[in-house]
Amino acid sequence: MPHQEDDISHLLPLREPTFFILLSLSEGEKHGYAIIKDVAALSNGKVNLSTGTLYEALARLLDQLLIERVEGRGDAGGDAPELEAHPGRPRKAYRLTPKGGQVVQAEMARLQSLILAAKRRLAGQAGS
Amino acid sequence: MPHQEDDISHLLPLREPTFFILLSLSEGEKHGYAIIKDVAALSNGKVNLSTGTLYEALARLLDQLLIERVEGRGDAGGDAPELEAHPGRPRKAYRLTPKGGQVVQAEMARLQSLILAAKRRLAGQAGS
DNA sequence: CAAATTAAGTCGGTATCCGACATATAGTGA
DNA sequence: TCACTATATGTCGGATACCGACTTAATTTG
Repeated sequence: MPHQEDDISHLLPLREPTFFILLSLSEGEKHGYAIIKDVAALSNGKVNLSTGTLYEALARLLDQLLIERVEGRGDAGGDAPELEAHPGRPRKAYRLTPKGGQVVQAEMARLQSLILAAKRRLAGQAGS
Repeated sequence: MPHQEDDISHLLPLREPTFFILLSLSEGEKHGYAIIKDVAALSNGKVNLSTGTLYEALARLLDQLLIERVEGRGDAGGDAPELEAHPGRPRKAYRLTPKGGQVVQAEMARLQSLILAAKRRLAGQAGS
């Protein structure tokens, strides 16, 4: 098992928007606007990222090496025919790095032990 | 069921320290310093509240009516004999209000649906 | 009385979120 | 052709909560 010589624990806990962004990218690469829509669907409409939150988070996650830009599409090829046009500014796609995947897993574990501790503590007093 | 004419959802999500404080008080009334020690135990030593975090959170939670002061002990009685002495400043005990209990429950529910969504999303790609 | 322990409180710095605003590109219809 | 709409990225200022460092207070013990 390749230990990556970096301590991940100081990145936790993740705030809700950040966790959803990483979770969205764990499915596959996406560009920013697609993440916003995916997160809304993923959370049953409960989490609606503002563009401020999204693009600032993406910059931060790039900096922390939890995600990376996907090159190739955008403005690379000369006259590639498979370049499908689309409205809006040129898209920038991102993908999860291995380290990003580790962080998602670690946050999942934290969440689960949190719920476990809460259930233990809450067991014993009647609710309502 | 007594609906309390207040929308709780704008108080969520709770940050980790705040959730642990409310969880600690859901067991019974405690004073600040005791909460710090209880939360550390409750989280297997992972969450160690700084006093800044704790006392600022208590003030905020009082303001939001999620907790309340427990009167009676401290400096109320004239010369009550059951007043056990203890070192340190006069203790101030807090307890969870019904609204505070609702918030804990709502946060639990949020956490569980979060984990559910994450498991759904993560199921399908190999881990490691 | 000094030191240690328990306890509460304050403050400045920092991280993240959020809404509002700005910018850029492409398709559509009058 | 020119506005309008939808898609898409990016910036900025304000607000909130956390955190470590520091301060104050009260009691016990040597």
